[in-house]
Amino acid sequence: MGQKNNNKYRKIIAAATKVFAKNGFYKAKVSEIAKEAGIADGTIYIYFKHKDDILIALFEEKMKEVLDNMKKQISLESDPLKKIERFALLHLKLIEDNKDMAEIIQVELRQSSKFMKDYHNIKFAQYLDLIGDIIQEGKEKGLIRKDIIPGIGKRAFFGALDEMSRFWVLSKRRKYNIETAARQISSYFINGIKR
Amino acid sequence: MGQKNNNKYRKIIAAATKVFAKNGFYKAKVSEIAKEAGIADGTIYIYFKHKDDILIALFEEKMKEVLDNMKKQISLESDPLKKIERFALLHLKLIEDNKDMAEIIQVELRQSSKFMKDYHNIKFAQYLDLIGDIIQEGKEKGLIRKDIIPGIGKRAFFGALDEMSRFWVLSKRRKYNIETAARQISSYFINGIKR
DNA sequence: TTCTAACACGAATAATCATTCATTTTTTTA
DNA sequence: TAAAAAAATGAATGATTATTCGTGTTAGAA
Repeated sequence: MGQKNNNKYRKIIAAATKVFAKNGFYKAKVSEIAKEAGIADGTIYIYFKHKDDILIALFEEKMKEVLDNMKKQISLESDPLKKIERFALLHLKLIEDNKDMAEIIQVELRQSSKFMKDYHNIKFAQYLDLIGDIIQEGKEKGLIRKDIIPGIGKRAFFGALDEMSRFWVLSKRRKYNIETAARQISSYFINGIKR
Repeated sequence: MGQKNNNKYRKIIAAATKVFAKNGFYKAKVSEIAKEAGIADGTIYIYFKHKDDILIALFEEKMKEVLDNMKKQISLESDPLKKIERFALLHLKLIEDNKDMAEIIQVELRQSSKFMKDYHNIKFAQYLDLIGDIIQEGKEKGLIRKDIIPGIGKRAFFGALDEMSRFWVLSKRRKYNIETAARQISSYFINGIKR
């Protein structure tokens, strides 16, 4: 019961992803998730204690996937400045390919610290740290200015990408293509911080 | 009835700002707003049709204020690159000085297009456009690279600032001071886009 | 001062949903 | 195959709260 590799557990997560994305966490009905998953309402409570838990589990699952993928891709590149460019492209691609997930992370992640007082999204912090580490590495290799503060740099860069995806997630039509946006944003940042 | 300059109307907005900031829109009880405003529950419905309307009105009010203020401050500077720096500082100062408002804009603004299907936050778009216009001006004056796309640039810069404020709003202790963050972020951006 | 209409009140309403649990179905064990 | 355990069901519960509305209050007009 409640195994993560359980078939129904996965089904619920998948259904919740769809349903939360449609109208947000609060408007999502547990019964709708159940229906989408093709199971009874009560069954959800065999796998999750509360509605909140579904959202938390969903974050953990998706973020783990994203994080692993990004780590792997980044490690294929040795030049820190190139890593930054690749990060941007991959991040935006990810959004493109997982619209439902992106929508939830965009909208609900923001609230997480509000409606789940104690839940700290460690995975998200680790994601940010990927950027921080690249900046640190770049400084050590003399490619990035010494006065750049990684803790600020990582947030600025992530924020830039994130605002772009927010725009995409919330608007119907895609105005700029992924590659253009990734290239622009990483060029601002790379030119801005390099020695 | 329902005048915007009405005493009670303002009281409700002020109270709602506090209450929404505490636990988010959905967890906020109308009765709590009433209590905070020192009026009866029903009185709120003399001034607002629905709970949603309070949030919308709140956005409009605050954004108008912010927008006017920012416009004025920006116009005092003539150099576009300096304008960008000033924008950053002012934006972060604003967050600092209006924590409740910042918290709502950070968290609830994100949801607006979800729970209020038809509400489009024009004021926010105008705020973004302030940055877009500065970039455009900079290009025309030959200070900013011709290949910079204002529509991407404005979002990247805003996003960078916004992620920084999110960090502040959601965490207890302020790790970096306003001026440092503003200087860092605007320097990344200015160096990144200048000719 | 008396009347009236706008304003305000707050208890009662009514609808919404997360969650429970008695029952049934399926799977595992012996 | 029979008994026991686990999983699943979904109707019923119970708690929550936005909103209403019958009644009271106030401030200005006449």
